[in-house]
Amino acid sequence: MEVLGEPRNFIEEHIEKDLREGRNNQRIHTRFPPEPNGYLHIGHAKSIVLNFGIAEKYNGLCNLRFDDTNPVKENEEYIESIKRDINWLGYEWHETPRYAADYFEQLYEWAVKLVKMGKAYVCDLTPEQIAERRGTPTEPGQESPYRNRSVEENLDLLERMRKGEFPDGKKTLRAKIDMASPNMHLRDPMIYRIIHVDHHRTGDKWCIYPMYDFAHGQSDYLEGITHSLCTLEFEVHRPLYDWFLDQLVEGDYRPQQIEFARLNLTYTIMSKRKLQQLVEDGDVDGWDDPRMPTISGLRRRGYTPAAIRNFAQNVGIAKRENLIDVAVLEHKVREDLNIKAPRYMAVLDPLKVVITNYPEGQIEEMDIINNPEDDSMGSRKIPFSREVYIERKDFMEDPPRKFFRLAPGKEVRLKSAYIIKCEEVIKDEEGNITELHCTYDPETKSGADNAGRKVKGTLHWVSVDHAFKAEVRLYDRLFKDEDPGKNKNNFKESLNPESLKIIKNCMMEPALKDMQLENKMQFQRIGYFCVDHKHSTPGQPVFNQTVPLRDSWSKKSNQQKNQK
RNA sequence: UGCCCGAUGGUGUAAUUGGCAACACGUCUGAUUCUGGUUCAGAAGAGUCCAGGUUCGAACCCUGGUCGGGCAGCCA
Repeated sequence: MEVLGEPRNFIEEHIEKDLREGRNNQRIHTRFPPEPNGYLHIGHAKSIVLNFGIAEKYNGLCNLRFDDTNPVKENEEYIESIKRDINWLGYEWHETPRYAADYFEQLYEWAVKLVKMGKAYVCDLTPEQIAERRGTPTEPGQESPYRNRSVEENLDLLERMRKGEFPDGKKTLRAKIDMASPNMHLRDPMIYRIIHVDHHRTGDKWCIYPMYDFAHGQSDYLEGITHSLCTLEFEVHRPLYDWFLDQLVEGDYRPQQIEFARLNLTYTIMSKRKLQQLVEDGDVDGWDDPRMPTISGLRRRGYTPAAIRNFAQNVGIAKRENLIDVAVLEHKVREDLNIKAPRYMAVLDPLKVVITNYPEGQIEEMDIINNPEDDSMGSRKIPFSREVYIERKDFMEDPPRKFFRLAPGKEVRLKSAYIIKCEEVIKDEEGNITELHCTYDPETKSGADNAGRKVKGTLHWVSVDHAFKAEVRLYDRLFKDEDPGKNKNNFKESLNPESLKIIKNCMMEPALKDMQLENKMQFQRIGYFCVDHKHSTPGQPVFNQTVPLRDSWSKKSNQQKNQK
């Protein structure tokens, strides 16, 4: 997947330097360490592509490790979804998935070791007291009165913590570092806390659980990780990451933490907590709602793994905060789908056209190319008859300049069929256009050489007698604000009420009836779509719009409007 | 009034490590087109946060500012 070449970013440069210097015996071993407390999103995809991509590029390995040190938030459903999403993206982790929980025993032993070294102690302070004594970023903290308990007492207390003799929150194990450190994370950070909650892997075996800082670096160490890549907010944790390992392990091998900026995308949010809130409050149709920035949402929306991978590579890796235009993501799906997606005819807002000089009852099977970008995809037949539907907005009674579509007295080509001319506009009593009467030129059949006749516009259509009705869902951005995450408290205020548009009576060409779940296709002149795997039923597909085609006409006509 | 990061077209990322700022998206022209898609050709748009300094030469090195982000969960 990855092309070996020049380093693409500062992390690869760092790695190549390590390789040159022979660090860690020139092994490269990364890991992707999600906490199973939610579904993966496009930001995780950036990390996945980075970690697995580096392993591939440098002939290394990449582990999947669930960072499951907090049983109150984590569960099996998330684990399954995470594994599914990574595989779907096209990656396979080294050996079996790892779990921080697999290391609980070792971690505990290390905690004991720290106690014996006099570098950890059991603290009886309440959460409030600990917070009070932690100080602030500008003021040093105060030492805990329990800081100088004897090794023996600490050992005894720690063991009793493990045995479950104390209720939640009553005691903690803390590292003895420096309450006056300018780095808050070095002010006697917590190592273990008491949580009497069953763990999805270890059941009721434990009632004390290690904190992230005590678990992550050591887990990296145990797995032989060489480069532990994480996001910027962990930068200040790095001294602690290194401190634990320096106390606990011997030898030259050390994993090293390197931080990069997380991905931000316009008009969406990347916070798992907030995404979960949308799911729980019913603002969306689950974690895989096609408007969600989750991997499963994008998948249901019709995005391809390749598009997401290419996107992740395209945005690059750096340390500065960023906000990527969602147009980049959209460009990447179009790029991929343009090559892969067969084209079909679908009319979203039908207007009937009667071709008055076409023989009644006659049906022609027209040849239509499946994908002009790929000859190997061949062609198929599509029925043509006297009555067809066209898109309502492809007709205007009083068209502006440069309207290349149908209008009274004007001609257009029906894609893969004939050139027709609009002769008459039929309206109901209220003046609504109900149908168009046109004539066709039999000499202009598609494929046949037709005396060089050219018309400016080509429309998609579908035969009235052969069409079937289907539901199509159009999606717009989930939020109205470019950066809804900025609105700290009420991010929901900027939810876009028009992010989902369900269109019931779209007219589809017959071949579309056989589409399978997740099949992707282009609706000619409209956009890329896929078959929704949640709401489709056999013989009655529901189509999700992945992304519309670029549309320079609507852009131009909007500009004209604005100029008036 | 602490510590740690960061700052390059509208957005994002580069710049062979000190040699006259490049690529992608977006925008705008034009050509081609039986998709106003695709493709092709081209254009506009930054002088690199600011001020000093070192140097023949600085986006890159030094000094001092400014601005932005992170850090005070028994979350990760």
